[in-house]
Amino acid sequence: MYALLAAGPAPSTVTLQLRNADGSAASEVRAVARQDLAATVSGVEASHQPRWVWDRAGHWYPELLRAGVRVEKCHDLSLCQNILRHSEYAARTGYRAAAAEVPPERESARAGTFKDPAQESLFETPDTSVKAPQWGLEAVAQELREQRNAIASSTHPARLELLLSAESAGALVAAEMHYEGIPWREELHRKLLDDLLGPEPTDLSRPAKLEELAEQLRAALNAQSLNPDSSQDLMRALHRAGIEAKSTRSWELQQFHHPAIEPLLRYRKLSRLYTTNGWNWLRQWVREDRFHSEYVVGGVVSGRWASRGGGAMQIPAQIRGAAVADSGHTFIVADAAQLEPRVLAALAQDSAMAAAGSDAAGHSKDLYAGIAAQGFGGDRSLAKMALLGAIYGATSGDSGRLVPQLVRMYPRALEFVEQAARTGERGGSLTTHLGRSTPPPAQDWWDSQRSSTAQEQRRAETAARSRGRFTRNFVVQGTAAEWACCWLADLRRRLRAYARSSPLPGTPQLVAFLHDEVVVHCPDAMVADVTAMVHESSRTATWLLFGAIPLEFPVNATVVRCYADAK
DNA sequence: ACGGGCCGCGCG
DNA sequence: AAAGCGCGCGGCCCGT
Repeated sequence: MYALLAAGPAPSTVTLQLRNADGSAASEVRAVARQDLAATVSGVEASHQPRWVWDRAGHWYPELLRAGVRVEKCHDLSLCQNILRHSEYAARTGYRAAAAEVPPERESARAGTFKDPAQESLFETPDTSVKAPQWGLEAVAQELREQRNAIASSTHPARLELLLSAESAGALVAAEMHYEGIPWREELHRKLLDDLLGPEPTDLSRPAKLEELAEQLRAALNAQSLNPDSSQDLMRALHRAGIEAKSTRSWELQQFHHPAIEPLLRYRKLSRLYTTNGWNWLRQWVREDRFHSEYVVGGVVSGRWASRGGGAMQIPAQIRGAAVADSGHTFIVADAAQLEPRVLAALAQDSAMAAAGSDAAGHSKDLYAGIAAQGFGGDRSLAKMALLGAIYGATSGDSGRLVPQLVRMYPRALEFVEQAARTGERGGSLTTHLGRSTPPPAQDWWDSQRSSTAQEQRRAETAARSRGRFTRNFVVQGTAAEWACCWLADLRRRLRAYARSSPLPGTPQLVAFLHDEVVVHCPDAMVADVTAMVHESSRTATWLLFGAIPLEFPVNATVVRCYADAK
């Protein structure tokens, strides 16, 4: 059963209607006062557990979460449209032409959970007169109908159905994780900053330890007015000191032996901590010992999530020591082992590669180690570099040189990524296992391909190869994202069912998701059960995507009090 | 003053 | 040892 939720006839109302799976009405259209939304949704959820249909989860769910209401499942029209518009599986369904424009994201809906109070008072003028257009009930019903039709008449209805329901579940998880936040000990973070940088500056100057390093650097390079934050400035000073680096990247600078290098690299590291994850970051993103990271489902073309504000998916190892579980809780940190290579083996149906990731009994083992044993003299890091190089399209360097060996060992898998690259170089589309397709090349890409002069020709080839590397990686990265999304969605479902039925106090809560890793904040007494669920969900995800295949997608789960102790 | 592009580096 | 995918972020730099 569906529950459609849309803007109401008057500004302070919403409309709600229950519909059957075939689209027929199962209830009257109800107009609900805005302030009664949460109570109404809560009641309908309890009695019907419908699939909530809304223009986008971000317009509705944060408000419900703040009111203490959670829902089991939804259909996010915006996310689903984003997939269906481009999917080759649905290319001949007429959906692309039929799709209506989903109302844009409203800023107020997104800010939701909390804002910087200083910023709020300075810049926010609460203005209810300016409102983005919202969909009424008929628009929601119409778009749902179009999307259902597109799925049903597509070339792979079951796959698209799975993709869209996993993506929609992702929208719920993302909103819940943002609302919940990662446990984050502000005083530990401050202590770390104090130890590494010195006291927080009260003016615009650098922290003491940073300024100290800058002075050392200026002395070592004999450049009194050097601004170490300026690459150009720095490059000139390095050259004057006889350091002939072509860039100021840290790995390149490490090659030179000069008294300036060490303070420079230390400056860089600390400067990054100060500017990106320092006191300002704490003030902006941490409230009441929770880091309220914001996730953007489907924010990457491949279907991976992105993050917005606070760098939820780029938390440096350096500061993970501040993420400590509440008392009576631990983190279960689980990551999928060698996810992308395993996805490649499954997509290409390369049984030799699958065998490298399994033992004689068919159970999983370290895939890189298996490949290393089969052809890289047991050197795991070499095997890893080679395989990642093959998936990314490396042509030179250490990684590129190792690829030919892989071609001999796993011709099917390597042929698979080669085909993906060649299709992309011609301007063609690629599609993930469940049906997310690459966007077509931009017009100026096609323009560049119709070149005449020799110089234009070279540029065209560079552009073609670049798109080839993108499409080569797209299918693997995108299908890995689908596996991870199914894993996450199934884990959420299990956690909810478990929390409902468990007599134990407390609730296990998903608090982070990083491409192939999930973090659950879990009451101590539930750790064993939840750890088992993390593994069960991984098997469900594998089965949902690939059915019965001779390859496992194992998960490594560690139980830690502090996030820094994982791995 | 603002913003788009680039750099360098954090994460996967 | 150091090029090959996808992102976000903050600072610099330069055009407007």
